[in-house]
Amino acid sequence: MALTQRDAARSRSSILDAAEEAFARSGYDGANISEICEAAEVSRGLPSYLFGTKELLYRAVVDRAAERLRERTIEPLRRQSRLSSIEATIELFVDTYVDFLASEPSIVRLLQWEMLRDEHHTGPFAPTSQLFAEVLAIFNDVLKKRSRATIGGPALLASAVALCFFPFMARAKGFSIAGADRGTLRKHKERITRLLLSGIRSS
Amino acid sequence: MALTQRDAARSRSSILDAAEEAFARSGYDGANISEICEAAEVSRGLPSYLFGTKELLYRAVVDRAAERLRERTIEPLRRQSRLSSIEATIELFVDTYVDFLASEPSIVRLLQWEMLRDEHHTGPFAPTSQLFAEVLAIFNDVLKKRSRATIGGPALLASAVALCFFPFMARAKGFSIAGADRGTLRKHKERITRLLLSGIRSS
DNA sequence: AGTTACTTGCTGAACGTCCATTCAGTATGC
DNA sequence: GCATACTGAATGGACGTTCAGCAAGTAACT
Repeated sequence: MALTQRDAARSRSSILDAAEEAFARSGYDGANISEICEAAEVSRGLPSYLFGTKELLYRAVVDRAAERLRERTIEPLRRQSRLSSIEATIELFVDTYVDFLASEPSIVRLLQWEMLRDEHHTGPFAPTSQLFAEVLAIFNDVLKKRSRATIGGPALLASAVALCFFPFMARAKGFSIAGADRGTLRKHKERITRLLLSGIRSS
Repeated sequence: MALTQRDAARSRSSILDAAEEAFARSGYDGANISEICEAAEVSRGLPSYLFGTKELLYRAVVDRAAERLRERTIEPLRRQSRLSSIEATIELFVDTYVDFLASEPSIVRLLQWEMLRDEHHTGPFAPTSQLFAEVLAIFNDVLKKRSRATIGGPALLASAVALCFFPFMARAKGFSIAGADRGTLRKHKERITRLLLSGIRSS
């Protein structure tokens, strides 16, 4: 056969793709390994062989997703933060974060499931918490330049994340922005940015 | 025995209490009926006897929770909306909604789990979607009184819910407001209200 | 070029555990 | 004595994990 068989790296990523889809759709408990094997077109035993347990497979999925999140939202922010005003920082954050959430619907769901698995957030395994902390540090840094900051870093970040994230998780019709076109996303971003900035200025 | 045995109503609500706690903590798949029986101090077979299946028990829990949500956030709003300005409506909504979320941590989690169970939101069983629609109708109604509304009802409601709800679901330290004291809650409410109102005025 | 030996990738049936559901049977109140 | 409330052991299915075994690649040696 010309088809490459026995390619461990390909098998790994194929399983990770299928597992991410399954965990995003059904959560940790709801997903089962058989359906993952079927979607990944591998045998029933391979995930255990490559990743050990279901829990370890799940962590691999979340880690890979967290890495994408970091690359596409934190890194751009970190590169610009030294020179930017708080206005520009917020604008950049909203822009990259909303684009990211729109392009990665399964990560949106993974993050939601993760928020509900509380053992992780008190325990040592808390990738999302750590990412939040990094963005917070950047926000605090930029806010310090303002002599009269009318809002704290945590409150500002919490509002920003809430306004960006929520429309992607709510599925009630009229609220969900999941699967929206470019124009709708742009208006959404503008609205959020304007609201956050008016919150900084006023008061 | 003086203790009342064989009290179907008491058994029902005792099971509902335990089930709500279990479903809120672990979700539908993660919760198991044995632990619910233990917490409710009833026999292993009683939940099935009274509610039929696990799915029906879950629906009973969600319905009861949705009823509490309606009573404490929609009803107060409905009573005042006819006479109120949009400012007063927002203030009242934020006030009652935040108080409700703070006093009902397990409903916060139930709502989060519910948002992830997508079959329900496209299917006929969607209590939360319907509640959102009711509040939206009220917002639209009040907004109509303004000749020059600078924001749509859906966008306004989405922002309000996002800002109120998110701090209760995020568990990253520095963000979570779950278990906060009265003063912190008051400041939180004031901040949100101010932000939303400045979003209406400016633009 | 062919044979051997060894490593690595992978398979799928078998196993054990967990868990929702069922139901024959018991207790209770009227 | 009859309906209602409740019990808990039995049942069967779903699912994660294990593992003996097979196949594919690689290297060394003839």
